[in-house]
Amino acid sequence: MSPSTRLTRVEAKARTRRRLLDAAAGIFAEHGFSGASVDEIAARAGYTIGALYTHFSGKEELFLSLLEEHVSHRLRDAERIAGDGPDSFAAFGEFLADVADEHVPWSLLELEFLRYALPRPEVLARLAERWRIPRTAIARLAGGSEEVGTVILALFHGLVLQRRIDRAAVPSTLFADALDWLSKGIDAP
Amino acid sequence: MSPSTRLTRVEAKARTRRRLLDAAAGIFAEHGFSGASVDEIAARAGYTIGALYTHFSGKEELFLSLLEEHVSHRLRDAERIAGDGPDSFAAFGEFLADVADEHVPWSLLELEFLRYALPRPEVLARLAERWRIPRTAIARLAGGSEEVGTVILALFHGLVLQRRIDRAAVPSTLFADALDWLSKGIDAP
DNA sequence: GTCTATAGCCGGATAGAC
DNA sequence: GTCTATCCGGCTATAGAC
Repeated sequence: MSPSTRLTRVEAKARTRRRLLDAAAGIFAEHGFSGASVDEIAARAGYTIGALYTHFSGKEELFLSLLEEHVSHRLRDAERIAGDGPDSFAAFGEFLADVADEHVPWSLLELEFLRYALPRPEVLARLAERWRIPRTAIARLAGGSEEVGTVILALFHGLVLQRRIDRAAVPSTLFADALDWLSKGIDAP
Repeated sequence: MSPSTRLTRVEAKARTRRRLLDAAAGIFAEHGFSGASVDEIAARAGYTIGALYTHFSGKEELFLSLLEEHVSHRLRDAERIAGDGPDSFAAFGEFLADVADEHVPWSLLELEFLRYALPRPEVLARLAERWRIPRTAIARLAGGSEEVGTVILALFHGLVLQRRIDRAAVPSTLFADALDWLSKGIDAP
């Protein structure tokens, strides 16, 4: 039993903060950074703008907090996948197809953030560092060089985006097929 | 000698349209789609908003017109390259490396516009149609199926973006290397 | 801590004069 | 064809009541 059923001020504050972050994650995923309004974020969390501004300095701090969370989660995933051992390209292709649709919102957000980062060298450096992690993990998983990881990452992002534009053009089997071609050549049996 | 030094109505209209498109290309590249204002576009072209609206229905049509031009120019280039010889993959890889950096602003713009198009089915359909053109053309140039075109397109876009984030991670030779792997398999001699 | 109300700004689009 | 003037709506952020 907890000492009290009432939340302390600190706990209440943390809970509100979390609700706002969860709501923001959804709104950002749907509308992007510039397209999201703090008004809508607050409303989805069950609060009003005023409340939001007592917890965050504004939209930018909200976004950066979420980005930080996302990065650490992705890192954990990458390490778990890499820890599975040396898998075949085919199995990895299936995995990519599974996460492709789920990854769509962040794929778009990351690229929107890239534009934000371009004129800010220190932010761009942090972003480059963040992309190095999956690249290295994929290279290790595929048993190839760093450049193989880069190519597979490119393939993944490019296919995810095209699938979003035209679902029929990118069947989910194409993720595995592309990796297979990469491994053995297109004309292999 | 031309019949007159004065422009016909049709010529004058075409000239103004071109100036607006050129100005828009610059503003979109600098500020993105949502970040660009039609006001600024008109000003750079040497006109006012009112004039812009007599030539285009709005920002969206301005963008789609530019996108159409961009795609057709790239395709003309690609077809010229492919016409140079039978060894299409190697030559095409070099071509992709050449246009990669130049393509960066468009890469970002297309993705931003994708987000704009997502909740607008008819706009998304037009965008899907735009992507079908290079996909089919690439497939034909590479002598492969439609899905081969999709994969090469994915590769190109993914590599362009990673190169923008971290130039060292994507050497320009990687475009040709990736196509070579795709053709013959990674471990081929 | 959270609310309501509003200031202040900016952007896309339109109407009508010339 | 192009201009000026304006409407309309949405946004971030703040002030002050409860």
